[in-house]
Amino acid sequence: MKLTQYFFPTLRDDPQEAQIVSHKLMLRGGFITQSSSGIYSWLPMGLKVLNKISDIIREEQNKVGHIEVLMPTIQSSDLWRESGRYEDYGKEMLRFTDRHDREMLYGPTNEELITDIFRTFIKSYKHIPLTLYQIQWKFRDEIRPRFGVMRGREFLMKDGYSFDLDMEGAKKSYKAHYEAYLRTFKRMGLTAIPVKADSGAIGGDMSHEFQILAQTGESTLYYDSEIENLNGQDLDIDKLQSLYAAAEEKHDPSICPVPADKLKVAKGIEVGHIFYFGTKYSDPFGATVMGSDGEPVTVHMGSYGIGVSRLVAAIIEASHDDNGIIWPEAVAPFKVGLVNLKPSDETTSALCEKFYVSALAKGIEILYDDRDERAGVKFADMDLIGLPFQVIIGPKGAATGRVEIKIRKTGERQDLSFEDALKLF
RNA sequence: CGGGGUGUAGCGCAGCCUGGUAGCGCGCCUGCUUUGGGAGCAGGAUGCCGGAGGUUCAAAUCCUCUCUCCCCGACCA
Repeated sequence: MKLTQYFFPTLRDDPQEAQIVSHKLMLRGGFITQSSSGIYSWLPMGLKVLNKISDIIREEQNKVGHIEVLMPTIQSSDLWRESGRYEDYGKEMLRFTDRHDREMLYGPTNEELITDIFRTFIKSYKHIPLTLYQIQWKFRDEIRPRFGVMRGREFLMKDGYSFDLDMEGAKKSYKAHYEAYLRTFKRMGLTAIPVKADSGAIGGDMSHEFQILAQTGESTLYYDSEIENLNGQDLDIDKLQSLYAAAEEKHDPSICPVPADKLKVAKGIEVGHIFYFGTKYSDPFGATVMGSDGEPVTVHMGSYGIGVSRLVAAIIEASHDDNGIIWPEAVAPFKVGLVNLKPSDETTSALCEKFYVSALAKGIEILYDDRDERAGVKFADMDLIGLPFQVIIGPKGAATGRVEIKIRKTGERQDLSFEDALKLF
């Protein structure tokens, strides 16, 4: 993509409404723009990141056999009355009526709908276990939206729902999600800490939140400092699972097995939440399947969420410096940013064009800054939007066919021949 | 929902107290000079001063109502 032909509305100043770094950088980098409180438009670069995150989630879900569906955002109140949540869910649920005065709502979650689909079509134990998931916009009318897409009212969420014959099966589904989630976050360059969480009415150990450590996080975590040593290495799920980690509401100092000097307290951003809730919905909905003995069995369910749009902000919180965002390669809107330091210089522009075309031919996602701007502007914008690699070509290098590579994360620079530079990607 | 703030050009802000018909920086447009870390000079465009009502000869400015957005507390991916 050439910048002169792209939609790239960066800002030099921090908009005053932004408080935390991810929000500031997302606005300044032209990733999002606010439409109303807690509701955002995703601009081209932001959308690219959002889609990359969605794709990773999708791949990891599909890999473990979960099936994607897409349910409506607008739901009728009927099913919610059936589960009793129409009354229980407070003002967070956006309700309205259609032209026939029927009560409708914009879904904050989809347990009712998915259970309804399940009971309609699945009648035999032979067709489960089954996990259906979707990546879909949700709306929760938060009392106080804040921090940009971190706590928006409209947000993109991956929500999955498992159906099993019994609790043992449900535990397996739960474990599959637990592991898939860890792999998913790891692929995004994040170290997610699974912490025991409040599972609501059901209780037990079957609820975990996945937290990203960040000073601006809204959750407080207590965990064994040993967990920090697991960073970066190959995922050792058994080890991770054996270590203590709990959300504030589940942490009881009197029974905590971790000695005080090894116990860490930190802030985290909740990017995922999984829980098992048994027959909470299948019971009132009559979601049963015929067992092998010919007796109907009420299915055991779990639900599993990932905050997709929140992840965009969470990744930035976890990966940035004073100059801007540092995208992990897997979610970067482009892999390479090509900076033409002097578009008016023919040799320079010719070399840039050649690099651009060669990169495209290799299937490299490249953003070419061909604007007639000063070098400083381009460097600043490139650092701001945080592409992993910068290829810088100016008149001096171009004269001898040399290009400069800058690694955004480390700031490290290398002077390379055109061919060697291209080979890097 | 309670408490506090805010709204003036695309962004950041001044002007409001003490009414006289809107300004600064950045950005944007034109030209020239510049050109390896957010350029210089010269010219130019852009505003229902959040909205409605009122006071007044005259309102961005004073009064009333209303809306928006942000911050501090209880819910959540």
